[in-house]
Amino acid sequence: MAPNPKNNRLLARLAPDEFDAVHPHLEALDLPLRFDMEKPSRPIEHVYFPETGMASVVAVQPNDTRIEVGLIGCEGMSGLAVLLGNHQSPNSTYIQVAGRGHRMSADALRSVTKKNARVQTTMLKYVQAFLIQASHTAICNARSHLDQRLARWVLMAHDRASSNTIPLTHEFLSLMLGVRRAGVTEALSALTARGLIRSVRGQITVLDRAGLRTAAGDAYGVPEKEYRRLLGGERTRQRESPS
Amino acid sequence: MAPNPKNNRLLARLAPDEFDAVHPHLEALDLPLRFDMEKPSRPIEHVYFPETGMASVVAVQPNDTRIEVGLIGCEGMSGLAVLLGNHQSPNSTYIQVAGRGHRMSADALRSVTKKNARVQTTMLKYVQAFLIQASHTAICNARSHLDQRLARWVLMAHDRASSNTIPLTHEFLSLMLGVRRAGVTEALSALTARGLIRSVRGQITVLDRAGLRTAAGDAYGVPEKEYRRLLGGERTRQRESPS
DNA sequence: GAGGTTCAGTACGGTTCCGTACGGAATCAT
DNA sequence: ATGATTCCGTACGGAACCGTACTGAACCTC
Repeated sequence: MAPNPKNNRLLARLAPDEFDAVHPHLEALDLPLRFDMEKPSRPIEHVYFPETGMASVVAVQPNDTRIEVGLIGCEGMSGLAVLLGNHQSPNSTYIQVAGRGHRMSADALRSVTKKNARVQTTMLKYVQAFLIQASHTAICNARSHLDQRLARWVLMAHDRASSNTIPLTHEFLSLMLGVRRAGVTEALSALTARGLIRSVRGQITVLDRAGLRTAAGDAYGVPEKEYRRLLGGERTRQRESPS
Repeated sequence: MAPNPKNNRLLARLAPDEFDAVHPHLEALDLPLRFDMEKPSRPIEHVYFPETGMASVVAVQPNDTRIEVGLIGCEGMSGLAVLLGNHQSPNSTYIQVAGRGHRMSADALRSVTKKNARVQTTMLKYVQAFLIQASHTAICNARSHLDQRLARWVLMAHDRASSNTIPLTHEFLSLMLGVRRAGVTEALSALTARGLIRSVRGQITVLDRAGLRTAAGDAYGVPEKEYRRLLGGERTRQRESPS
């Protein structure tokens, strides 16, 4: 499949004239693993619109403790701080699952949103969706058990993935969730035992999405519903069988 | 002290002409305990600018599990969803410490920000600050122990309080932090034993703020620093963002 | 295909916090 | 005052998860 900005759902949602205002500034590029979209408290040079793959937004404490607060894939964009009139953020944003996408310089985004309020409106709605995502990360971290949080994360990744199999190590997941690597292994084994996923070295395959939703319970769903309400009726992809 | 919108730091930060655009729409009012500023997934009728007291922004799961993701006092405002082009949010916002403030209808805010981009710019910076606050709530919930989280919360409340004594029950705190009420009692006792606070029925008094900061460790500080960077200091018009 | 490296499974004692619950103190309503 | 209510201190067994660490399996490099 050739690169196409409209594979990003946020860009696809722009009206034709809005898209035309944005399009000239877009540059297609690969998004390799661990690529830094934003470094904490450094000027943001570009904002990114993934087509495939996904990026984590990670909160960082001074002592270098880290945790994921949000996940960005083809449904969103990085660089929210730019939309909010700033040049940087204390959060870190980088690629967790390699893919492809488009980028745009922060300056270009500023000038486009300044001239075209509707572009800004659409993107600010995504900010709202992202804020809810972060809010529910907070509630899950406080109140959900590891297996629920893990099920939530797999579902969120699955929503943004192009296949049922997602390349991920337990180590990565443990950093995202802020738990022990060994804890992830145990929780994944439990999900595997229930037939919901298959897990081999460096890869997780979703076998039973409905079962995962049950496993996640109320940890999953609210941000996703809010995204649909704000940015369109596309249903979350559902695939019948594993690859 | 008479009601004065400029006791709200966000309003105080507006330039004279911006303030004049906002001022006619402001209505002074008391903010009693448990007053609902926003009900989850209901139209937002007003946005609120506290002068004293504070409000919690609370994420809610379908099963009614709740947790605080942000705290709003004289430094901020409620109704961020309106700024982001929406009419509602799945989060709940209500008064935790009674006080006073001003409000403005959501429609008036929409029309003012539409006409006056600089008002919007200032308020969007607060959105950024709030997003960082929510992000760090997420990281604390995952990685900090109860006493650190509690120390953080007391510091955040102290930042927004008009006195060293804050009216709060352990029950309220346990809901905010998503832990047992008894756990709050124990953690507060520990802070008391260290001489950092005094705690009597329904009230917490800060005795040693520096000690609290030490107790909170890296759980406290990043959002506050970001707020200062974005909106802090004196009301000198420093030019920021876009060209 | 030998050797190094990354990754996953497992184990075990230790800590934090939960669920629950009891009782007493402070406050409120009548 | 008196009783009802709210709030706080404390207790105890148990669950979830941590820190640490050892081992083998999968993969990569040359």
